[in-house]
Amino acid sequence: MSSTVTLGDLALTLGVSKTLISLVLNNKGTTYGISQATQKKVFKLAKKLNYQPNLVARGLREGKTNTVGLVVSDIANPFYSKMARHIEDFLSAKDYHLVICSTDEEPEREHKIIKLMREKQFDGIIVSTSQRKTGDFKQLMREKYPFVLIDRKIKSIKTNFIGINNFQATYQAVKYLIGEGYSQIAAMAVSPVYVSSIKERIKGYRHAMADSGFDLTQQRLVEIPFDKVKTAVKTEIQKLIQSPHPVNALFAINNNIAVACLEAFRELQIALPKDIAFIAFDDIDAFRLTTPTVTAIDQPLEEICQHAVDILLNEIARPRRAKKEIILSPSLIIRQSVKKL
Amino acid sequence: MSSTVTLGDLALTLGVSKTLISLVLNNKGTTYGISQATQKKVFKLAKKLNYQPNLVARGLREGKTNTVGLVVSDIANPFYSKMARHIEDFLSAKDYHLVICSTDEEPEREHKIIKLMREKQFDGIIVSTSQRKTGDFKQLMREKYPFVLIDRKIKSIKTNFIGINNFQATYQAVKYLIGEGYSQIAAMAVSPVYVSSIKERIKGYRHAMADSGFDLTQQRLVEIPFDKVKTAVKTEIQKLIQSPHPVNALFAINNNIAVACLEAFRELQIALPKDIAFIAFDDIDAFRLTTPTVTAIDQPLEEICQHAVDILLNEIARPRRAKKEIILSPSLIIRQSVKKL
DNA sequence: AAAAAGTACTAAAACGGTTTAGTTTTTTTA
DNA sequence: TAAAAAAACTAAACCGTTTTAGTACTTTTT
Repeated sequence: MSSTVTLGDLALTLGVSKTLISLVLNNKGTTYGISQATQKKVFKLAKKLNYQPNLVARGLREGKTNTVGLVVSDIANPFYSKMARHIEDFLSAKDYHLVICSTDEEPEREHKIIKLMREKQFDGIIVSTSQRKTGDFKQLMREKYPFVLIDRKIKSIKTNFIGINNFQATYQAVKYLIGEGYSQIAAMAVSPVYVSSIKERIKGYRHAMADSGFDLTQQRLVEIPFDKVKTAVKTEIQKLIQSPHPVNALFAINNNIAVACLEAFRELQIALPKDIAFIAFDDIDAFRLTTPTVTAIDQPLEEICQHAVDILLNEIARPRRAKKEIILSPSLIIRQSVKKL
Repeated sequence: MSSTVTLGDLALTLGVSKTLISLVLNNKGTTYGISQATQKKVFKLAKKLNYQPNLVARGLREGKTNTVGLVVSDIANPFYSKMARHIEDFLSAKDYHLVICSTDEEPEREHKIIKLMREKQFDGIIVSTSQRKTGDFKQLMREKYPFVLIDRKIKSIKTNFIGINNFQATYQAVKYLIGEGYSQIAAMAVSPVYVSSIKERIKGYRHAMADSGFDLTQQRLVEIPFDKVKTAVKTEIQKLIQSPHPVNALFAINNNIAVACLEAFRELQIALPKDIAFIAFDDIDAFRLTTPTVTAIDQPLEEICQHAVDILLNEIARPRRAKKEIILSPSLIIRQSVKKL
């Protein structure tokens, strides 16, 4: 591809061995008894010819790429891009690189990405999985390949996992709505609903409702397909509003749905919190900028990422460690989108 | 690291050569006259042992990694994360991987990242540069290493570049403010102001003002340090409001600044567009959700990315092509944050 | 003066693929 | 029936590093 100078080139022009060059440039010259004079010559030539080591070759030799993969559904989602940024920072402090891939919630795509990362010899991966099948992860465990799940766990196998208590957070949020006097409360979920975080949030909604005496017929759970959030949200909101028992509170199960809801409210001229109370899961910048501001559940992103990176790098350093599961608590940030009835 | 099966292992158990295994698994078996029976055996064993090619080894041999780097100031900024997503999609359609790194606007960090990507033998890189020195790029050109600049160009060397006409877009936006009757118009820039996009936007502001008869003394350009946007924006807005000639219109030079402005407006109880008219450069979701909605300049992100990827992959395929410069036109999306005076 | 120790280096293997240039065996052709 | 062609495969080089196990020479020790 490009005019590249290798160890061999340096060795040749200097009339010494590749070994010597390698030793010197890796600062092992003195320990290996290379004379100062020779070392100087090597450094000088390397600089002059702008020698740049081929890290692919080194990676092959060392069986290490200093690269970690991050698999998420969509890096353009601020929830994930913020995480990515934290992870990148923690990794780069330890001289690791981050590769990010988006799956669009497609299990098959995720499978391919994980395979590719594996084949590219990434030292480990961090995954917010969209798969319900556990095959990939079982395989990785069999191979003792380091990985950490974040945000979404898979029951049935014990893996490293860092996430939050989705059930409790949702339960608390819905209870808050009820406490403020709301009774017609709908939740809007996003497919695939089989991912653990969504499932737990749905469960949190159902239990909070049931515990307050609202049976299944009084619960309204709407499911929005991931690939047509915007249009589906709008029509569903219309339905909820125009139903015989119009909804007066809405819980949005993630930031994606929430943004679509806010847009729909505006288009349909539904005023918050007068016409409808609103709570979102995941806190984003926009929620502090709207009028009214949006009450939301905020995840401790940085902490999640810190743990994920720590555990992953630890496992990379010495495999065969016990799997760790860390469940953190998000906080309900009360703003203005819910008023007392 | 993990239990890995190699070509050699397959060859050994089957009692054939590595060559044969390689040929078969790369679907060149038939062309190279390997019998169907043997091929079947190879595929079967590969599947059984879950053979996964070592892409690092392949990369070394082929001098190709099928990886492209993206260097931006902050992947958590929605402007860049959206771009990243587009680029990822275009690349993955051509079987390329994307590695994203954030520089926090630090030239030294960018320099290191570019060097690392080069050493990791990425096939090419896409950069929104924070550097004012041109050394890195001159070096890359000397090496005929494929790269494309996006968003921010560097004058003084002819490179591939995809971006927008920042001057014209800003000029138009400020003229729009003036046309609506505003005269006390401030612009809020972000450091480092030497990056081309910011510089051009500042120039656009200055020229629009000057062309309408507002001389330098009537122009108000505020510069916010990148690393303390939030606090600085607030104090600067206070100053602008409390000055002897209070500002009645504000132009935010990018989405970062704009979000901080909106937060500050809220905290300071400044009402849009009554107390101040507001326009932002870069359009983000939040601008459609605020009350009033925010008039903003929208860049054709997808198109920029499409061009960038096209040009980069073309150059990777056959180096030594003429450098291309593509300047696209953003559009001013008029919403509610500017009212006619 | 022979053995031991120290100094300054190097040859070659290894990492796991791909590719070039064969080789061997069988079948076809003249 | 010998030469040519086809079929089915392989040895070895190569990519650019790192590392192991040396070598050759000089100096010190006993």
